[in-house]
Amino acid sequence: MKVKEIATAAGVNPDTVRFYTREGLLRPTRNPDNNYQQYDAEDLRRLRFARKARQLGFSLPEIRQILEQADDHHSPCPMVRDVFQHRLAEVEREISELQKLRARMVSALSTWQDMPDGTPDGHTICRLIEHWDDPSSSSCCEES
Amino acid sequence: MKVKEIATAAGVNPDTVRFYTREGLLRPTRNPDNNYQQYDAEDLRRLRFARKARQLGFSLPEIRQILEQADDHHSPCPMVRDVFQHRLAEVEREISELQKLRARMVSALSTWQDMPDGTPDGHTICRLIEHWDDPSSSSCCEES
DNA sequence: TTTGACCTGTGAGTTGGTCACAGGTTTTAG
DNA sequence: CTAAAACCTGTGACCAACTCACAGGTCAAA
Repeated sequence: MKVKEIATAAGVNPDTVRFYTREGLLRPTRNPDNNYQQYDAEDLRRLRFARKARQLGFSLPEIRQILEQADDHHSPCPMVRDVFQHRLAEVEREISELQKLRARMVSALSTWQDMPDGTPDGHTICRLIEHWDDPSSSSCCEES
Repeated sequence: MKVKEIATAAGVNPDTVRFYTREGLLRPTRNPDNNYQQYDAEDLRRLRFARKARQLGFSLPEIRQILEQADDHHSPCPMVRDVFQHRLAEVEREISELQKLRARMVSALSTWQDMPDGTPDGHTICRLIEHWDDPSSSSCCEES
């Protein structure tokens, strides 16, 4: 298979195939006649695997690690389960952060309905945002 | 105020101040003696405003636009409300996507409890991910 | 044979910063 | 007074995960 063929088969951009190849996730051989990349069924499996893993939130280094473990005939599944658990926790954290943000936005919008627009006068830029009450600046830890 | 002073006052990295200055969000004057940037109270307001707006999900170009409108003595608030509404819808979309993902992850984890790990055999890399059922590849629209 | 579709590698752009570096200035301590 | 520490300057690289552009080579069909 050439680049566009494997890309079409996996439903991705050919540039993504080239990128994954540069990153070492795919290992095509070379056609000595024209120097073209030659992908096989195994590469297609790896590519499909990589895309599914990406949708699950695995990073490219994680995916490469999994593939390398598989190459060495070590089962990557326990590692996958481990990373997966972490990813699930992260997703749940993201959800809760976004829900908090949403709640603040909804309440801000209802507050703003009663506020005048107000042309900037040199002391204020937009009351809507300046009067936004920011919970993260009061309660959260600072970085070093 | 010098860079580090305004950065400390706003609780941001000095490099962020320099970056925002390069991006045109802050307009310090120059001290002709030593060529240092000089920020005033207005810059601090702008910086704090920008940070709050960033937390609300406004992009830097959007923030610059708001600040420019304020500079021209046009009230940016209606525009802010508009972008804000869009941002709220986006946040809600993100939440719903993440909740769908979470549901799939939870169900996958329970399925995986009954699956053997399986060492890769040349046909499979990790059943855990390869048997992941991907809803987005069947139902969703393709990009051009 | 020429056009068009594909291939190659390299490098830049995306977002919002952060960090590194080399050299100049100012402040502080001894 | 001087030396070191802390600050300033601009420029450019780096992060993730691609995507796109470009210049030049290859190959298939009309």
